[in-house]
Amino acid sequence: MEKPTLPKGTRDFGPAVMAKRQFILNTIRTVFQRFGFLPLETPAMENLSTLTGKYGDEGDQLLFKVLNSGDFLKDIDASKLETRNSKLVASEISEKGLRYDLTVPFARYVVMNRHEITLPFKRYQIQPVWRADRPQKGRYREFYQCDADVVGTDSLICEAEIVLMIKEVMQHLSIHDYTIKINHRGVLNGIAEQVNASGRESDLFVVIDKLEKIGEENVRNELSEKGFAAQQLDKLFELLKTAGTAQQKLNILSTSLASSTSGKKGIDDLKDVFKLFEHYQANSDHVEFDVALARGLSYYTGCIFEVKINNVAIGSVSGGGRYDNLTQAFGSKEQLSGVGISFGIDRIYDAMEELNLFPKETLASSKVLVCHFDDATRHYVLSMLTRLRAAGINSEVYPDIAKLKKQLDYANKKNISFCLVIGEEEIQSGSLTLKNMERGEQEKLSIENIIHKLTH
RNA sequence: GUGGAUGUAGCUCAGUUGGUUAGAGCACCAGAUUGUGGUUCUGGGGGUCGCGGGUUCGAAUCCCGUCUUUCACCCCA
Repeated sequence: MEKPTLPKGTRDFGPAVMAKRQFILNTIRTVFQRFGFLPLETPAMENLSTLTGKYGDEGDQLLFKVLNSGDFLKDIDASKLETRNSKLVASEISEKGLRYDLTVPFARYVVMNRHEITLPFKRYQIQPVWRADRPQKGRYREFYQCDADVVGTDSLICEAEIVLMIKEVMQHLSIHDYTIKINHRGVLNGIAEQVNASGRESDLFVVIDKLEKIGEENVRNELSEKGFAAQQLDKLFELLKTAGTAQQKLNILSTSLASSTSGKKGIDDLKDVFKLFEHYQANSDHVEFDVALARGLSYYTGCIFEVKINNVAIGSVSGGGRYDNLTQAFGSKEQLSGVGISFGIDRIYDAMEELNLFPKETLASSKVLVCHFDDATRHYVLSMLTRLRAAGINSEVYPDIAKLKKQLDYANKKNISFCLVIGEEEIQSGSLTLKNMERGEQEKLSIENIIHKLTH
């Protein structure tokens, strides 16, 4: 008999892990709801035509494809099969794929349901996504994203609120040392114009994004290899090295990029976002304007965000941005602008575990275990169990007749706070033994008093 | 997708130049204690040494393949 295993990059989540995951998840959901977002779920599978072409060539390769049902090779051209080139037949034997993120399915939903959606439409979505990536630390093949997006408005209030939501989530999770990086595709395009690299933006941005990680020297080398001239690179780094506070950097760049329409738009948008924080009477702590932030997904057109937890060796825990044309990819004639944020709870979990930030209460299960000694006391105990539950107290009974030691041991392992011990003596007197498992103290009380004590 | 490392009990790991019946700590089960857990003491169960092949009188140990996990690259939550 073979031992069962899990597919590469997937995991089970046992009760102890689930308690912590749900703590994160509930925090994010509560914040999303507080900002007026409504829930949406979409299928795990989408038509491949919905998914392909939205994430760039790299992204397409990472899509999990689902084989057609039935005898899927029956009608395939024999000569194509002869070539042994799976790409040739892929589109004919697979027409569905697992979702790669939540933004594209959301855009598809908006287009399909355009008639019954009131704009601006704010939705949140918490579901797993799948990527056929090679797993490593903080990178899984199945992981959860928690997205909140707004479509149908280009108001920068949405961008500002995204930052406010990130801050609120982080605060509730007790994560204090983190950075929200913000940039704008317009600024990046403006920079590309300034260094005469229009049309080669993606080549440029992918490398720029690695600046912090690999340093100026390596970025220069990679870009020269891609054919950028030393003169262009000098100009590039002059712009990238703009220093100071967010305000100062914005002011400097607004003159450096003044000749670029998209650069100017980017700077103005960012200035407005920072100004909005003031109107919200919020500060811009943790928010950093990073000219080198470039996020890979090709559909972003406006502000882009990324959140990193400091002093943890894990990638970004959240990312997002504005996209103007996503619905047009699904044949929508009107131009709907959208902006969204995505939290990766698997990475937040790993970071919190590493930083020891989980409150210990997340482990708690039932509050009370009712204990008994024999058939008769076990029968009696069931009626007490019903009363506890009716009072809203999470409680359970040890189902087998067992020594008290074993029952207390069970409660101890399950982190149950109280044991209600009921034997002949307690049934006779009506005064039941309530044992506090943490302190080891116990007292005799009526069921009414016990319920009162545990609910107040 | 490319390159490197890894795998021994549920967990963390020992295991000599290839040599008898593969060990420890923690965890688990039972007893010490017939109505009192988390401490202590005593005893116990648990391994196809990732899997498959090869070399050898003999393999956890050496070789090849494969899978898992992991690190770097690519990319990303």
